Amino acid sequence: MPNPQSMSLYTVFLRVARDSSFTAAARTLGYTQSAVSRQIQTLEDEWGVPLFDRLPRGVRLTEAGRVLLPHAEAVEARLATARAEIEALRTLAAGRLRIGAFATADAQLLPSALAAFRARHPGVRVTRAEGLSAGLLQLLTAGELDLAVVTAPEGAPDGVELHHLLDERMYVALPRSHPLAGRTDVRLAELADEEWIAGSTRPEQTLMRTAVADGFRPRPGFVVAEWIAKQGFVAAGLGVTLVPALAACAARPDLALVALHPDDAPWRAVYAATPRGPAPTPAVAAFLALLRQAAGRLAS
Amino acid sequence: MPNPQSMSLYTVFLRVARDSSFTAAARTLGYTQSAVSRQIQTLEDEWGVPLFDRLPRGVRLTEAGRVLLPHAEAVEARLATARAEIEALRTLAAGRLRIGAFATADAQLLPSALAAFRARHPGVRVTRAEGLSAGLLQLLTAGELDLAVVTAPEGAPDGVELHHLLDERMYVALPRSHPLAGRTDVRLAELADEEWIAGSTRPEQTLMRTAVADGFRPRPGFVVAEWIAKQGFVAAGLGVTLVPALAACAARPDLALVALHPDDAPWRAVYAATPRGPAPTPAVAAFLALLRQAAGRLAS
DNA sequence: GTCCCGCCATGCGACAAGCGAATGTCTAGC
DNA sequence: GCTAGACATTCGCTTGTCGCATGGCGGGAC
Repeated sequence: MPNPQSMSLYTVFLRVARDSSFTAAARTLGYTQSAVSRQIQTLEDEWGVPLFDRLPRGVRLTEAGRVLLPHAEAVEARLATARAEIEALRTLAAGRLRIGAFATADAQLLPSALAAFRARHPGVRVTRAEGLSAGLLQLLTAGELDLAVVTAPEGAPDGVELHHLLDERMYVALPRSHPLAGRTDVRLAELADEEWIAGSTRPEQTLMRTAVADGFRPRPGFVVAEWIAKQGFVAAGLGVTLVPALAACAARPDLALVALHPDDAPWRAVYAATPRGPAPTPAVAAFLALLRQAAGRLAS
Repeated sequence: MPNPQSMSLYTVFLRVARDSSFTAAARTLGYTQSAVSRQIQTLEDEWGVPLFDRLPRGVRLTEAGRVLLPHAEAVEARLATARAEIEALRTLAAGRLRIGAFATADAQLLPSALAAFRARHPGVRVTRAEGLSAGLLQLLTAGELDLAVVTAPEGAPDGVELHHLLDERMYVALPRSHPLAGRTDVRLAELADEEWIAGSTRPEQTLMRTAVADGFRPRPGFVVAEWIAKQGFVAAGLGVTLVPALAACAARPDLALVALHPDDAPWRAVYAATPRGPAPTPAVAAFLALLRQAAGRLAS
């Protein structure tokens, strides 16, 4: 049963040209002879010239038909190519996937999923973007990303679909020598005297957001954006800082990570965001599944 | 008003892709928005994937759509090329014309028409075949000729259409010194004592055919096929021969041509033969018209 | 916050196109 | 002359396509 898409007038034309017969072409195409006769007639009406000479035994291309023939073949070939390429897209043998993630998701969650994805679908070109959640969502709605890993997007979840990946708890990074370094968890109040190393001068844009909203006023210390620098400052005893669970595995060994009590900084939700639409791309669906898997492994 | 032929699904697809809008595409194509919407849906069903993302302000190509786009453009371009070539065929800016003619038609009738044809339609490639009427008709029915100039085809006018061009009378070629050289016409009986130079040993295949059928028995002389040789023999006084009117203009000046009485050799009909079919090629039609013109000039 | 507007999807009825089955027409070959 | 094969045509039905109308959805203006 041939693909209905390929049953265009030109397919019929080519079949007839090759068979030099309406009847034979009809048989191989699964049509009746009358259908083929009229399809060719339709084609001839469209082109304004007869394409076949009707002979007592079959048909023969006219000169116009002979001129049309290579073009029809080219059209068929081109459509076949397109069909193969789109099929490749569907089966993830080719294509494009543009993902974005906030920084700490790049520590383990995203690379893990990405490695699995590239291993299974080496034909898909993957491009990456880094950024804060708000910016990534903007790129997503602008159609410049296919999927973004974001955190608690209170801002504007308009036109995007959120898929919950995991909830991560917060840790405090301390020097190994700190008195609290051996604790299983800690309250913010116990750290009121520490200098806090923040990623930004505005606490609303840092991990301290929820704590600040609850009334906690950290002693401001250095402002350090880079993760490696932050760790260095803490290790040197210049202050303490918050570390999300996703980044915990990337902490240098001379730091102690102590879990923060959930009442002080509740677990942070991490989502994969996709454009709102009836059908996510196969590539997006596959990557999302792998993200879920990776998130499951991290949560356990 | 666009050519209906070009209004395929792919044309609509391309227009929508360029306009990024169903509504705008519908306006320029002369459709309603709903028609475009469903045409795209049909295309998406055929390809099995969505081709456009529906946005609040228009649409945007999906990845599959972006893959399809260049192929659709190529298909359109190819069909446009085909359209141009077939149009060239119709307007005789290009094409092919295969003609054939019996020998004496090549003396003036056919070259005259051919010269006019090539002057008017230099883009048409013309090929020529020589032969006897019967063979030419065979080539014609075999589809290897488009037009043949033939004489009284009693044989088998099957599958060919005959267009009467002219009726030519017969002449007798005599040496200038011959007693009958000054006459305006002559009867065969007056030439009973002459040696007859024939083109073949079989009188049925020569110009003497009708005379032989009427009971005339010429004194057999040399058998000479080539026209230039025949003339030489007659000029040397070795005999007389029949000359059709079409070849009269090509007779060497030292010969005398005397018209044969119509009762002895009735005027010979010359036809243009074309394959029986509802529509002769434009090239054939044009050449036939020029043949008629040339025949008219010769008859007068 | 509410309204309005632009854009796409869809239900509906009318019309045309496309199909299969049967029949007609033409030709070649015996 | 008759038969067989091939294309054209007619008929009735199914299917598709269009325009018109309506509905849903989101963004921008007031």
